[in-house]
Amino acid sequence: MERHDMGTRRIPDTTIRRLPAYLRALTLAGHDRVTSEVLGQLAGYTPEQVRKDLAYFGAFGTRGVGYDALSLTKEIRHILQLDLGVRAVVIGAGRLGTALVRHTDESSRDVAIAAVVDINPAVIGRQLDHLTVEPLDRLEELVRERDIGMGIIAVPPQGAQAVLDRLVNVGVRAILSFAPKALVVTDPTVFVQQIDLTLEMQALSYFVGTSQRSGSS
Amino acid sequence: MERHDMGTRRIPDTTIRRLPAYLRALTLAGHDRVTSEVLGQLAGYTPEQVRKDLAYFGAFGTRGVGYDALSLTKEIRHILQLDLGVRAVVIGAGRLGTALVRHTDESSRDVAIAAVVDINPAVIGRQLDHLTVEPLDRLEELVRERDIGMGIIAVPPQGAQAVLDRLVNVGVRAILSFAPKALVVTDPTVFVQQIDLTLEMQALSYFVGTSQRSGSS
DNA sequence: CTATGTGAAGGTGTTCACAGCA
DNA sequence: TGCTGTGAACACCTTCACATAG
Repeated sequence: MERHDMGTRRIPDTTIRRLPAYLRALTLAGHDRVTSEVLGQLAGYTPEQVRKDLAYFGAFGTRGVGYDALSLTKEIRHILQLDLGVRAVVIGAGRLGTALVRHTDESSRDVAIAAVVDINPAVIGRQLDHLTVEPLDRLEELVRERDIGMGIIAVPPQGAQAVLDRLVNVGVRAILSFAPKALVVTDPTVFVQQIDLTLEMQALSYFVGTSQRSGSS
Repeated sequence: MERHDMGTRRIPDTTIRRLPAYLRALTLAGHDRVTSEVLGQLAGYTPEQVRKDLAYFGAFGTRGVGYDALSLTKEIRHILQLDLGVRAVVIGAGRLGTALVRHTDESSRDVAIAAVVDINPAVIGRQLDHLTVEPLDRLEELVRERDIGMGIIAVPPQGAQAVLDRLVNVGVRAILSFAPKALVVTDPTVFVQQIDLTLEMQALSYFVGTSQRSGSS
């Protein structure tokens, strides 16, 4: 019996990362009943994988029938804490940061961007949709005031580690970084997901000639 | 030079994905000699991991000493085919596509954006740095004319699969997709890397409360 | 008779520990 | 001596196969 909710085995990260895909698949299915086969098809995984992933959290399906789309959606949203309305702060209102704010605003109402900050006086005060770019100095203040639980780092490499440290210090436990730099986290209660576009494209270059199978984020 | 002929061990994707990080670490190190320890430190991996990854491609180091930064850089660049000057096309000149073009232009001269296309007449003809947004119709033409080996998909979900198929048909083997949709590839010689920001953030939401360790892309 | 839930088997990548060489 | 290169042990996921329940 491991730590985590009572009775649960340790959940693989890989499982967590697939849950949002199932969530999307459920909306695509449309039907009120879905099998692991259909769900897998739509999400891009095998039926066995779907069943095993879901089974980590409970027996949500009905044998011989499948899953109820509505209640399964609720379950997954609950597991991912999406039903709590997560709020995020974007640090860095440059090209990428701006695109992220607008992108997120349009496509994902599950994770709301609740604040945008930047260090550059020239962009502070600028309006991004419904948000005003705030000074980086106010980061901690904003996190507390607006009950922010997620940080999205979109600053140049030299400032990234400092921003990460500040986020961790003020209690943010889920961080997504687009900074082109390897960030270090010591605190084991903090989860940092790094997406490095430069690295990603350089790796892709390997497959330009003769190549192999496909992968996902 | 070592060639991976018949007896070729298969190279793990995970190894390929770490090579660009080593490349960056080498530039950060500055010294002409680097140990796997330093390299690992800078790239965010263990020394053993570094050595094992590099050993897949040959014995680049000197026992008791370490690696020569310059020649190791050359080797890795060669493995990733970065020394061939990869050219990419960006499909979709919306917020994300635009940000990608400019971002890449600034930070990674190893993979050059050689064309940008869009389906929307309102943005076709617009200038993005040194590139003009071309009509989507010209995709195949452009890929051939400009010897493009990589595709970057930044279009809405409904158009993504069609774009992918067209890229594959015209011979592009390395594809990066930001479309919020699971894409299907049958051709085993094609490598598709999918980065889905919505999914990424929803997964991150799981870690907002009490959490675990850190991960990378 | 169907589709889930799950122990067992299999595969893949990482860590360990040390042999090998400068 | 010091650090690389690597088989072997290990941990982690995925796939398989089937018992299980509606």
